[in-house]
Amino acid sequence: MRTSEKEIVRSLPLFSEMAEDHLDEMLTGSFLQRFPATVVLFSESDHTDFLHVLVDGQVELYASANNREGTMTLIKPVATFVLASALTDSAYQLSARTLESSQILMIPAQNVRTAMSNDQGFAQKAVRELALCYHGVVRAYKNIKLRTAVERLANYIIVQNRRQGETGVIKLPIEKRTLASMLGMTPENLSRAFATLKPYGIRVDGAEICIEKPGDLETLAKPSELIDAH
Amino acid sequence: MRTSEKEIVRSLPLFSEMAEDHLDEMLTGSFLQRFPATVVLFSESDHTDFLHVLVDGQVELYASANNREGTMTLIKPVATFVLASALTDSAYQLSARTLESSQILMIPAQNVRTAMSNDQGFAQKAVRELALCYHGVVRAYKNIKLRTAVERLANYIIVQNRRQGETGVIKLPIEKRTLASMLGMTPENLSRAFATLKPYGIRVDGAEICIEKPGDLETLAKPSELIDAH
DNA sequence: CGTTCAATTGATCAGCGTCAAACTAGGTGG
DNA sequence: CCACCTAGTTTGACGCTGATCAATTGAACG
Repeated sequence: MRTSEKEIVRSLPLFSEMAEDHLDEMLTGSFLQRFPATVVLFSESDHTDFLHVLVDGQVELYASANNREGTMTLIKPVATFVLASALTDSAYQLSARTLESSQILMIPAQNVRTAMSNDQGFAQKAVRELALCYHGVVRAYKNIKLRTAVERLANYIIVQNRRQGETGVIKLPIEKRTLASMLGMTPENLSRAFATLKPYGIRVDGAEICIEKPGDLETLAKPSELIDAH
Repeated sequence: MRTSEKEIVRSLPLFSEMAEDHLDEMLTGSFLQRFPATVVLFSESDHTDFLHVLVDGQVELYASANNREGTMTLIKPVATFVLASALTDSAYQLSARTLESSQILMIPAQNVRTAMSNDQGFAQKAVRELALCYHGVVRAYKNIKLRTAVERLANYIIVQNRRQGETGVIKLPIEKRTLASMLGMTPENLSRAFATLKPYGIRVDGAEICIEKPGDLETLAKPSELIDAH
């Protein structure tokens, strides 16, 4: 465990209030590892051995059942994932794979649970983190239950535009087939959804999306503070 | 705040480790109230003023967007709800209404947050509670994203059968239209889903469901430890 | 015994998935 | 530098799932 790795962890709100010695203790046995793209990190039914911290790259959390598969969420650096599973000492519940070459800090789940029961500041932050994660899934659940595929895409575009500086031109940060899976549709249907949005001023050129009539797009999308990420 | 109410709260794992004086403090300003059926307790965009404890009756958490509405989960006594919202001092995120006459203990959210920062035992239990809630929504999200309507119904029947003593006959604990909404379909489609399950040994008589070929049902449902509640 | 609302049934339609084929872009080797 | 390969994307045709609309049946309650 080198200093730089400790600094990465310390920069996260989740660990910001943890006592120095508890942090050191938790990080013993942790290791920073680089994975190539498309590597499966763990499967949903595996027992949770590590809390993961994505330091660099991109990770997809997905789930499988029957013969179907769906993206549940995407992790961008720097962020932790599978905290809830690490704390409850259960299965991961979701599978994970790298979408690109990624650097991941792996912290033994047992260490995290020990820190949790010993460190008051950490427990407080964990409560906050878990509450936010919970609301995140609730939003995703509402999104898929209350909106059509085209509406989900329209709202995705609006959120990306806000995140990328409200310029009216966005660059998709992921492949379209991954986006399709995250929005709960097939790649073919995503193509058609983009076509459906053409009359609403959406122009597509590869990974670049141009929003020519923001007002019309919003009218269709009906964005909601209680569904879409801020 | 009478003793009986305190005993109810104390019986919940979430509050089991809280120090006596912190518990008393938290319960000042709390009140037990009875609501008739079909009453809206709060709306998703409302600011969270109270942590709710359902003591008796049944409550539906639902969400609305555009002109659609969907049941997100059902609360059965004795259980808390909207803990995450109370702790983050944000909007409820979900709306709530009583499905039947219900008794609810309402604890000021500010008191809960105070207790959280003062009481180590409570913080530990809150972490656990939130992690379990999180996995609960993840399951629901996987359920709707990876299964068809008929599969969701089949798995619902299997879970209910297990909960009601594996007798092969279950009694639906809610109206069919509520069940339909929870399973993410229309009441009409639920009727047809039951009809689809007839060849798999499902007989319906009002709220009573008979499972005549458990094996066939399971083959269709493909139940998963990682989606269906235990 | 009539009112009311849930549940069912039928007909139709929209949304989305599946399958197949064509097209495109990025990378590789000749 | 170009031909070629591969994988992602797009387009078209078709079919299934589930929603909508309308009408009927059934059950609970005053």
